[in-house]
Amino acid sequence: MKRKPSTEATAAWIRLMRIQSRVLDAVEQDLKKAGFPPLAWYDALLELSRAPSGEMRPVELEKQMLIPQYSTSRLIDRLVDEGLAARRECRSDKRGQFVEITENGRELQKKMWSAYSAAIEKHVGSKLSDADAVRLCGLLDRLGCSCDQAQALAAADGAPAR
Amino acid sequence: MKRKPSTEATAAWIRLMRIQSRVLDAVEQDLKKAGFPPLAWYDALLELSRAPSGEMRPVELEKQMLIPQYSTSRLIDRLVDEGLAARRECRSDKRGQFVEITENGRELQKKMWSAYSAAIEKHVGSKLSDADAVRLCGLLDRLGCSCDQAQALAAADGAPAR
DNA sequence: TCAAGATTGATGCAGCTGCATTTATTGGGC
DNA sequence: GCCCAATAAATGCAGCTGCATCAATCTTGA
Repeated sequence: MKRKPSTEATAAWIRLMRIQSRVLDAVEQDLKKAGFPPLAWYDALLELSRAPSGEMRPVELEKQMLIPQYSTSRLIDRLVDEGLAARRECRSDKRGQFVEITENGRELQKKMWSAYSAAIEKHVGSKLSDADAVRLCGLLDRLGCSCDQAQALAAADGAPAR
Repeated sequence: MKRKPSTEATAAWIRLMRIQSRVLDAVEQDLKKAGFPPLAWYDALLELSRAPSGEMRPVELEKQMLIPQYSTSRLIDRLVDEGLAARRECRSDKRGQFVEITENGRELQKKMWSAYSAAIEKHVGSKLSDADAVRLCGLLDRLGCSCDQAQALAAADGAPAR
């Protein structure tokens, strides 16, 4: 009936789950200890800061970040509440709106990157040679098939786009 | 001041986050579609079913599953509510208690394993050769350093213990 | 023996997630 | 022009998480 996974596959699954959560936890903790908001905020601020004039439609943000619509909506709420972004109406489509990053938002993004990049180095970079990191990427990619432009994103300063 | 991670390390970080969440999502969705409760329930039931007489202290469960105390406490609540486990008092230590898996709990665990293992095979096993799975494990292990007995657990039928 | 500290487990509160639904607007076909 | 499906965004509700705290019990050491 049901095909069973090999013990190797099962072990890989377990590790993927465990290690990811440990590493994510470690990074989030570092950011939190430094007094920063959650990673999701960073990702959103980064996307916004990269957009042509620092603004984009919620729908786009949603696609970039790969999170559901309602999640985007509320994330924007929080950013706006904290003065990191602002909503602007969209004249061409009255259903829609634009979200624009504020100066505070840009500053926070930069500050967070400094802590964030340090955390990535500490919890990932320092434990893996570049060659091994590439190998790991290759293996992981086969599971998700296409992590799109992750490499390209990583190249730009200010990087993930988790 | 801050050391920056290589682009390779950053790419690995991004993939680790993205792929894990995709794969986890896919597996959880499969289980949900089959009408099963969340994976955490399975993990708890598996631990309980493996315990000597099908019972253990919440503290132990907590250590095995690597989740916080309050999380364990509430997970047990839910299992008890659904008749999958029962609380029993601990005579030797009146602060504590024992949690015992019920017959229903054992049954559910077995049924879930059939769907769960199929999902692992579908989303992990089928995409990676055993040799590659081993390589992936090796690389991941370097990040978390010691996923303890994952291999051993995977060997036993009924496996993860995410 | 008994007070101080450690351990076991529960719980109130806030925040985040997912799901389903709602509201407003747009665009296409007839 | 008008109706209907599709799209953009918000929101009410339930469940889960983390944090902090609480209550009960146990242990230890003076």
